[in-house]
Amino acid sequence: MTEQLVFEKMERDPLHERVHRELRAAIIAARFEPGQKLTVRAISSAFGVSTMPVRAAFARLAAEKAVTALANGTISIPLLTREQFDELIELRMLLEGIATEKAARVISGEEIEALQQIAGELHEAAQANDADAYLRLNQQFKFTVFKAARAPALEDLIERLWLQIGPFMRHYAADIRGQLDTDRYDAVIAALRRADGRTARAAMEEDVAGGAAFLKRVAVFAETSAEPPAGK
Amino acid sequence: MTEQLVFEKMERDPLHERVHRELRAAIIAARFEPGQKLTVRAISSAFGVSTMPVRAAFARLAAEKAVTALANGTISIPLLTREQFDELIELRMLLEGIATEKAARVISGEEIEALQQIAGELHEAAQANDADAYLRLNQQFKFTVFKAARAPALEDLIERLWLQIGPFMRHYAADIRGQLDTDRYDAVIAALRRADGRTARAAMEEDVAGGAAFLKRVAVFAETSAEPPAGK
DNA sequence: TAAGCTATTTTGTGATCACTAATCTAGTCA
DNA sequence: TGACTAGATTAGTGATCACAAAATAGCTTA
Repeated sequence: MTEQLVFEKMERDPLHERVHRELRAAIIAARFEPGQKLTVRAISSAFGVSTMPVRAAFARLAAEKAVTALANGTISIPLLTREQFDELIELRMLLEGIATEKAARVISGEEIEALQQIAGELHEAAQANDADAYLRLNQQFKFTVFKAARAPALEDLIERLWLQIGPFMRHYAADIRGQLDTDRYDAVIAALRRADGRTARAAMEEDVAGGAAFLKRVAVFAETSAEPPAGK
Repeated sequence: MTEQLVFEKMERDPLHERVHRELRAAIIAARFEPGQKLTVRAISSAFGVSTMPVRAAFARLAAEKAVTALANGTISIPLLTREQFDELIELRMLLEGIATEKAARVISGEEIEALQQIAGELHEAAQANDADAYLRLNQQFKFTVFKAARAPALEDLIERLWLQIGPFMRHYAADIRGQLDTDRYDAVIAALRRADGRTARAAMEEDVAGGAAFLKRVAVFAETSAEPPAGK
């Protein structure tokens, strides 16, 4: 019998996935102007690839609603109205709250360890006023909790909401000094540790609400949903 | 000044959208075997088009999780485990309930009229034991309610859940005689008419739960999530 | 100067070709 | 007879070409 050779995962990584990942990251990091139009050829030449991977990535991003497909097929960076923003926040509070409550019942010790670790780094980022790191760690913390809920479909819905609201996150970087409150993370961890779902949920909801309130003050919104997206 | 000519909407309908629409309908109607692999070339020759529109449609469907993308990029019809099914149902009850409660506050007279009309046809379909028509009308009824909630992001999440659970709906057709209860629709309409969100929500949740209970008896599930999907 | 028309460019869309890596199929050897 | 292997097939992925419609720029005209 041939010996069992265990290799690292094959790292299959097609171009269209790489393009998708990078575009997605760029959108969340708000490296595009809201309302800006993205053309296949421009992006493909920027990546140094043909149009094919970009077209595939666009199709995926549009289905995820990370970008908006105009009526004529043009892709543009989403622009949110206040109403749309409010609805997304309301849904995030609901679903993230539920996920946190679920997590409290089934989270493992290792996962709580990981949360503790991230919370420590969050504290450092807050003291250093490093908004970028703070946002990244905040996302990491939250999705560690959501993953601990063992509810993949729920996690998927939450991720979808994050994608849609992502472009607005950059407004955090504007002026956030002193706004960074890391106590809530400790509260979440403490509640999760004693399986107190109710309290953990409340803390998580408060975090979403607080962030949203800040964003609503500094973000710029669309007057009205000017050009409705195409297709169904 | 040239006279204002008003034309019907331009009906721009690219091939890849048509393919997407048809494939999506076929999946929901369960015209594919769960687990079945779909190849780009097979589908494209079946539609009589090149591979391009099919590739675009596949990318969209995969992002919508209406199909599963295997690790090597192959597209296959989703197979649900009992746990996955239960989670989707739980989320549907939650979100559809909330949407119904919202609708109760803002639904218009015309929309209630439309619901009444659909409920009438549902009654006929039930008496005729026409499962196909019943399912179609049931979907139409529900999404009329959801649309009335004026919460597009919420409606979008619900639609996503329907897409994932869609392939299982065909098991309804198996043996559903006498199971078709149209009273609930009247109850929903009555509650909506008097803006009684609580009652409307309860009736809608009951409908989801009832349908799910029936499906769990007759549907076939995957033993385990055999091959996990690729990408993120 | 501003509005309207035309020509050019750009863009999305679809088809076709090429390449590599799985996958399946025989065929062979122990 | 069963397992391994080499050849053939089929798969996804990427690039390039072609075309029509939309957007833009530039020119003309009132």
